[in-house]
Amino acid sequence: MIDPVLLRENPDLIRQSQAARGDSVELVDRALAADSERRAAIGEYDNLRASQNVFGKRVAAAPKDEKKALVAEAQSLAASVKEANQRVQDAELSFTELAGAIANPVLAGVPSGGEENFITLREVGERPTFDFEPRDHVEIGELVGAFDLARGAKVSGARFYFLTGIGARLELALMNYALQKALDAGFTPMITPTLVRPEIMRGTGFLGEHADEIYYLPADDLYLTGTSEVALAGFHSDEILDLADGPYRYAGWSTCYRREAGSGGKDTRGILRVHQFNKLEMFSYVLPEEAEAEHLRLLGYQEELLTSLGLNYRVIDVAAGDLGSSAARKYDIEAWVPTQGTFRELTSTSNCTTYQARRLDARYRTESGKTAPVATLNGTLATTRWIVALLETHQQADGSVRVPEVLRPYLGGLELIEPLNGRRP
RNA sequence: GGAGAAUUCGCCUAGUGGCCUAUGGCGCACGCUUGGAAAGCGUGUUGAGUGAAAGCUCUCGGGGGUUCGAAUCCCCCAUUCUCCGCCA
Repeated sequence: MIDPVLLRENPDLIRQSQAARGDSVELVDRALAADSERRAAIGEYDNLRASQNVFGKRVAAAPKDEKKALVAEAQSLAASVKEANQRVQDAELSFTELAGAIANPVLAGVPSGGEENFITLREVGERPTFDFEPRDHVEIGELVGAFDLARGAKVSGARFYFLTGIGARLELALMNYALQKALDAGFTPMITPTLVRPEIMRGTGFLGEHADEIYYLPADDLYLTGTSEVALAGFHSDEILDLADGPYRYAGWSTCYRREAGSGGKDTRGILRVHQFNKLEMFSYVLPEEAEAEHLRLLGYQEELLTSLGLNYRVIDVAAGDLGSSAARKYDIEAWVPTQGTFRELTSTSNCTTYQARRLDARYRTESGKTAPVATLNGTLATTRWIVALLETHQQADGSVRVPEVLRPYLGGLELIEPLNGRRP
């Protein structure tokens, strides 16, 4: 939810943001109109209700023989209070609908336009070169027995897979390595629920345009989360947080579920785009004025991890039209995938400013003693997909894969992942 | 799955249709007192909407209903606890 005061006082800022995103600008004017209707309705209701309260006291104090007449009079007042209340509710609803459809105003400097209009901030590391024809991650995975795609499809359908043997170990190593980094940086580790109530899913902003990306269990009225961001954002919903001792920083470990409804036919090979994967996600609750610094901090942790794993990547400032509705700015880190000759997203970090917190009602106390929404930020710290870049980047001519040094302690000192040559995984 | 009990301000608690515009205590904050502290005394202490402000309105787990009037009566839902059943 956008800040209604900002909407009232600086609608142009929101119009510009809507235009940069390619969203409706006219929506801003409809929301403004709904806001003034809403306030007028509240004023009327408050006045009527005040006279009803006064009247109630007269009835209570009146002698018995006058009571009957007064009650009769009060009945018509009660009816108009009820009507006015209905008008308030209708007006609130239409305002919430219109204002709720307006996305978070993008921050200054975010590039306008769609997916292809991103700005590359930097490229880090060397692109791997090979004196042999590199294999793609699926071939390597088969050679070393890291995953079983055919049986994944047999058991669960397209875009499902088993991580097997070294693949399972590699994922756990990656996740544990990232978790250690998170602990060193002062994050509180969390293992989060992956089924959440509708109001939490709605509060995080995932039930808007991308609702068809989400698995829903009608028998229980619960949603399967596509990231632990959802549960971590809900964690402090309806609370007043004490941020005096610094931000709340969580690292949430969870399985993630995505329907990939709009991506039919895209990335069908391998484990790049799947319905289920694991992810360690950073989530911060900070003071609004600290949000941009926190965003760079999260991005910094992501870069440290990818650099230490020896991956070549670029950092992009995602264009306005490609941001989710909650994000005011988003940086993606994309790793070079040699056999695709292109960069693929490995991490994403979003600054949701106060937009998400306002929906979820996560507040802090300002110096004046008032409450105000906090800012929330999130970012990937490790995920199954990284295996793709690791296998392809560190592969060797014989099909073996060098293990980055930082991961070795999490794999019992293993330095080289070798082809099975017919052995079982 | 079945039965019962509960949910009031940070915590505990009073409350059985109008004097609830919600009691009292603890804690917390500020002040008085003191050489300083403790104790004591006093004041304040849910959150939100609206308004330029004074103020007004809403808020007793959430939603709906009955009533001129609901913390209080009725219905639905959520959560917690206890017991029974089933299962790991």
